[in-house]
Amino acid sequence: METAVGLLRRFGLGDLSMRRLARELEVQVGALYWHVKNKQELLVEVAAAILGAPALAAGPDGPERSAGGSPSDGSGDRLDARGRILHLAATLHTTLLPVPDSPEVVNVARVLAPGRLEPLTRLTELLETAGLDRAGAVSAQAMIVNHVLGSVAEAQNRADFDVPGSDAPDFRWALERALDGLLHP
Amino acid sequence: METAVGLLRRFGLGDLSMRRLARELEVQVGALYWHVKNKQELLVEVAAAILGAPALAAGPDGPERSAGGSPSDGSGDRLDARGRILHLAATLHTTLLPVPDSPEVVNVARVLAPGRLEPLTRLTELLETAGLDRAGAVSAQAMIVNHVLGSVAEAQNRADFDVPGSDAPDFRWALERALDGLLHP
DNA sequence: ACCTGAACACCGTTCAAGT
DNA sequence: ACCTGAACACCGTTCAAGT
Repeated sequence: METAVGLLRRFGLGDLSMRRLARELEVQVGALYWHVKNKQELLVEVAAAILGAPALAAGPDGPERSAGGSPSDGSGDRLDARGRILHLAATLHTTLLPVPDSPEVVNVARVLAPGRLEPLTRLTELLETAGLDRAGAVSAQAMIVNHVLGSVAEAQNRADFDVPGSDAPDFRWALERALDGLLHP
Repeated sequence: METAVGLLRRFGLGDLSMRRLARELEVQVGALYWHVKNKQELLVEVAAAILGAPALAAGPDGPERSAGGSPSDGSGDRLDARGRILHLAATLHTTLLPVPDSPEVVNVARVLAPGRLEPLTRLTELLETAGLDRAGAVSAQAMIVNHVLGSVAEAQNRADFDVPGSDAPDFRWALERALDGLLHP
């Protein structure tokens, strides 16, 4: 896993092949298939490892109580949840940004093993504590995660060969505006 | 292009290889590289073809005037634009849904040749006529397109091997709520 | 202008056989 | 329990050479 994650971090998904990984480990390709059913399973593990970053660890148990002076409008409970949602989404963004092709990898894991990605399930829970019912939370979570992954992919591709022009979408602005609508009062 | 699109439609991206395409055309692989610089360029063309579907064609020139009885709130201008945005996003969704792996293909094109995907640039324009400034429209467009592509990918994967359970995200609900926030009054 | 033949450097997966 | 060797069936891309 260390070697696999390192390969992804340094060279991207194109160089995270079973054969390359085996070479790096000084082992025959076939050996990998004793530890892992197939490549997809490896990628699920890699995604879980990336989303296991300390910055994404769950906070202290129970609903966190912040004492900062928060802006106006709405109940304190609501705003608190909104702030934590915003923070989680932003942390996801900055965690994935430096890992090439991380959106593809996370997407594989999201499909094959949702539930293995704790921060994403936590996001759904936060949306529920913000007042959404189960169905709403699931729908909003999907939209937010799509936004995070899509924005990271866009930024990474832009860095590869696009104009570094200033007409890049504003991740945070769109996220905040969408949250306004999703957490309707 | 017909053969390539057909291959994608019938078997998905895994079977849309240069070699498979050449075999289907009863031609040597190398021949393809006279018509196309590389596979990515082929995929851009394929994406443009898919988004060229009649259902996604631009309406009659100039801002369309519908006479239907629209709900309350806001100015008529605003609501009209919102309706057209909603309709375009929904049409994108239903157009891509039956084409396996279309989100991946469109994403490649979105990165390598934005502007070749007319319906997506039109979406940005609609967001501007809905009252957003250029930067806001670009950011909102990215979020909406991410939502459409992500939702289609999710639905396609779900169909492949997931529980057909009812806990699927609600594409339309999330889109409408996010639009509420994005087109803030 | 358009295509063939053939090569180069890769893939993921399987599986008998070894230790 | 864990790995090797070797095979199978694929990839994308390039390029001299043909017509």
